[in-house]
Amino acid sequence: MTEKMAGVQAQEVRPQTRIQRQKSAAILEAGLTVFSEAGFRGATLDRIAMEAGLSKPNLLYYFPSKDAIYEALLRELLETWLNPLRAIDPEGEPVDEILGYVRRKLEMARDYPRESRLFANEILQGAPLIGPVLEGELRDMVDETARLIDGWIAEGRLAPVNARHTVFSIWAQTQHYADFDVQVRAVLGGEDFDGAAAHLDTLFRRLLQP
Amino acid sequence: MTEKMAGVQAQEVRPQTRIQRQKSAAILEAGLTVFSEAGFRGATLDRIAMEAGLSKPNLLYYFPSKDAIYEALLRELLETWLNPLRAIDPEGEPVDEILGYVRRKLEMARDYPRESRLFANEILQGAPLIGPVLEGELRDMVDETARLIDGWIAEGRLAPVNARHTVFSIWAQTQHYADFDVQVRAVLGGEDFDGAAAHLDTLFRRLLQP
DNA sequence: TTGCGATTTGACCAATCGGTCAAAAGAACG
DNA sequence: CGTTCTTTTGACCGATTGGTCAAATCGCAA
Repeated sequence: MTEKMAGVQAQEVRPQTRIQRQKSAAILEAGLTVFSEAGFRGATLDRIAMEAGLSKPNLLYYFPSKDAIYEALLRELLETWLNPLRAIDPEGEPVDEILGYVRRKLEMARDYPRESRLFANEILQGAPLIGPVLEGELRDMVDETARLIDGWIAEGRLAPVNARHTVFSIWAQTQHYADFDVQVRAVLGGEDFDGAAAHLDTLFRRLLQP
Repeated sequence: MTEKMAGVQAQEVRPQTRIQRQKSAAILEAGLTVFSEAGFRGATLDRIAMEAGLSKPNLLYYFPSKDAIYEALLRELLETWLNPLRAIDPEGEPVDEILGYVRRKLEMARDYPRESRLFANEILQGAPLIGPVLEGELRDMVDETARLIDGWIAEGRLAPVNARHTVFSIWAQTQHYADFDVQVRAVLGGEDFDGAAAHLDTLFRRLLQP
């Protein structure tokens, strides 16, 4: 009766042992690496297990299935991924606020490329898992940001732009440096994020400065 | 001795029959759909065959392997994919030339989203196949374009920008509308490419107008 | 019609993959 | 030390997948 109590699934009943926390974290870390490199279909439990230093059955002791690992990763990712947008201060200086957002987004692409690629993979496959989140929470956040930007434009503190497409411009260009890293490096030959920061600063300043 | 002569592989010996041309084209068309939707690993020969209206062994009569289909698609894609960059006229009006390139690129993302996603998938996986092309032909083309842009800047006909990163900006934003289509639609709720064209025109005009 | 190469197919195979299970090996604690 | 729960593992399974092959069928020219 209690034999199914073990493992991570029982997190609400038993408060997780030290080993459970360590191994679960190692699996998620390995899963992030493998999923972001190979995509969901391309990733194998064997490789994730090896990367985490476990046997496959041992891995499945902590997560009930491959999908469960993927889901846990995406859920965790969405949390941190959408945060920078919330950090835009409606009371701040419009251009600075948006340029700050651009800079934070670019830093995330530089520091967390695996997360960016995991997200890109999920969207490319049609967002089978996080589709609802996009149409719900994400859409609401963009709507709110768009209202903020439109307000700033009405006050003459920003040049007139399409607010929603401006958000897309920020996402597209910052994530590009993580997702298309190979191409960027092939063309540039190594250094990339330094030049990118300056360039995006210029680009969005010229776009938004009233 | 001649039994291996049949099939598409013998294109240089025998000039391809009508049926070979038709079936090969159908397979590539189906392969483009499936590979762009599911990625290389996610695509199955069975699904490609079904989509092309063939049996799996029949499909393998025209292409020797899954990799061969994928390679043929990527090779064909690169041809048309890099063409718009060549169409920039060094004798034209700088801002118009670049805005024209942006418009063509966006039209390609709208009219050939499968190609865009196929390319995105390949790059995301680390460009295992077209890596050499990126470091060779693509890099050369970008170098040349950068020289052209830098020349225009020196003549005062363009505002000073980082030429290479400007090219990335164009790629990132135009392809974003194809690759992240699901996300764009989720946020916007349907219409997207019309607003995108106007927005990108504004963005790059403000960036480049001296 | 016949003959021959081109095309198609069903049956089959080996490898891989996600997942199961029972039993062994470790901790933790009295 | 022994007990009890947790953790780990090797062996195994069914499904899927890329690919093979021999035989059947088709299409076309002499």
